Amino acid sequence: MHNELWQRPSVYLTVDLVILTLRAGELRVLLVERGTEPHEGALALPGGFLNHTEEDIAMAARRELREETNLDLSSLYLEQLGTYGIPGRDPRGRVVSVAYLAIAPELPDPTAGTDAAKASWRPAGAVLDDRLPVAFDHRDIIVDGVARARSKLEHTALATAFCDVTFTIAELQQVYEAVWGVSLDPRNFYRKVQQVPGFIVATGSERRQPRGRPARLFRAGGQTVLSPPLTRPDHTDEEA
Amino acid sequence: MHNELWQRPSVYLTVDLVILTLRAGELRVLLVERGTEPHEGALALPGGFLNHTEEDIAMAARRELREETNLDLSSLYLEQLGTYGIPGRDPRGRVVSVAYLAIAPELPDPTAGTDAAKASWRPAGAVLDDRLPVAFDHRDIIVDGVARARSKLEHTALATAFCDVTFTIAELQQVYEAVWGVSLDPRNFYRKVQQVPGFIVATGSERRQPRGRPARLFRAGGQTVLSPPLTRPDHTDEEA
DNA sequence: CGAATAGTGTCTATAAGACATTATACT
DNA sequence: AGTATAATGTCTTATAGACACTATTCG
Repeated sequence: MHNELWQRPSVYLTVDLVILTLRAGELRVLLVERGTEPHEGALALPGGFLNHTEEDIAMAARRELREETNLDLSSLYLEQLGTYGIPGRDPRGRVVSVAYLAIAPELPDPTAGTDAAKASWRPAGAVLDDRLPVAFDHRDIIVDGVARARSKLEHTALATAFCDVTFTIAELQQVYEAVWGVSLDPRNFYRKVQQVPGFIVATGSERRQPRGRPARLFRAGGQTVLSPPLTRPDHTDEEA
Repeated sequence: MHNELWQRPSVYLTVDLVILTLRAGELRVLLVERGTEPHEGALALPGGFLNHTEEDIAMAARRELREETNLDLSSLYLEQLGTYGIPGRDPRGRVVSVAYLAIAPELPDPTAGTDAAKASWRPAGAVLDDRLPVAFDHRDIIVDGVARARSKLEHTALATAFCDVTFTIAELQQVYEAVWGVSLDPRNFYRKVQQVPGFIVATGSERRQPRGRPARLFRAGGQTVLSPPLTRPDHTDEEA
């Protein structure tokens, strides 16, 4: 099989996951406390090496998602984010990591007493601000992941991936506000998201709140690209 | 160095380049005729293996760009596109390829008699339509590259990377028309691009054409993200 | 002058943003 | 009734798209 490749350089391949969710109205990222060197005890993205040479990369990402977290995979959004391979990023050798971005609805804390016991949801803002240090080049990866999510919120239906199967428009608005870090007018938001064809569809049922008028429930409309897009209030920052 | 990695699976890493340009008002991609097996004689993206285990991936992309083509690297746009690693994509073994997207202004044909003699600019549309077959999974990569370029034209200044240092607004419009595959109103386009702050700036000089009024020359304004974006006429197709 | 291309002006339909108002629940 | 939240309506201003017109070159 490897007949003609005998003198080519090879690298070790890992998969890292940037799993974003909303908790307490705040954007959070799943981090695990490392149990082995290097960076033992430090926080890092969940991930790991390919299981064997023939394992597919996307499959490995789904496997890690299952192993390192107790999340329900079925309805989880997953896309490739980028590949990080600067020499020296891992002291053990030439390790190249393919990062994936996953979006999860609000879920219970990772169950204690399992493989995922050392996993916890940390504020993404703290990592971006460098108040919460993370191992390897994982801050770079998280920066890219959050930027990707912010951008995709504008012209795709990614926001629905942060929500449960059914959700209210107010909940959807919280997603936009938390990820973009802005506050939006509820009336204009309500009108806007409804007039984007295929973005969300009403289920017909309602959700009763502790107080106030019950809210109509919606679910994702199946359309992935939004036109017109939801424009984000001026952002004199970051890339595309 | 590799002390703890001895039993991890490793993969061979290559870099592939999707180099796009405009020729004869048409979007084209640089393809090379393969000189060795597998797929000898077939068309494929320029690219190749890492030189040595410690070579940086982005550096390898630039090196391949230099080696396989005679392009002037200085003013060339380059970004990572994605990583393609499905087992079986390369019959020689587990080869994972990191694809890069490059955008070049209109240039002379790759010089005959050099390393790049077997390289030629092929219509991207023919590859997308499957009229022009390419080796490996390179069609998938080209599809993703063109989609990325189409999308980035909307909200970044990527279009200027298709142009020379100075260009006319009509030339810039040709970029949008060729990449998007639409035709645009010159008057509205002219007004629109000029009112996006930092997109293009007038140089003060003009270019005399064979006939007609001389056109003002512009250069890229340094702004990478466009707000407001240039909206593409309805596209009931592809992803984001 | 006429042809060709560049650049400007104007009008209209539509969308965005600010904000008032009505509706429906709970205590 | 009073309060809290959801949903709808209205107004103003900005933008998008269609298209008429003026400007500058060449032959």
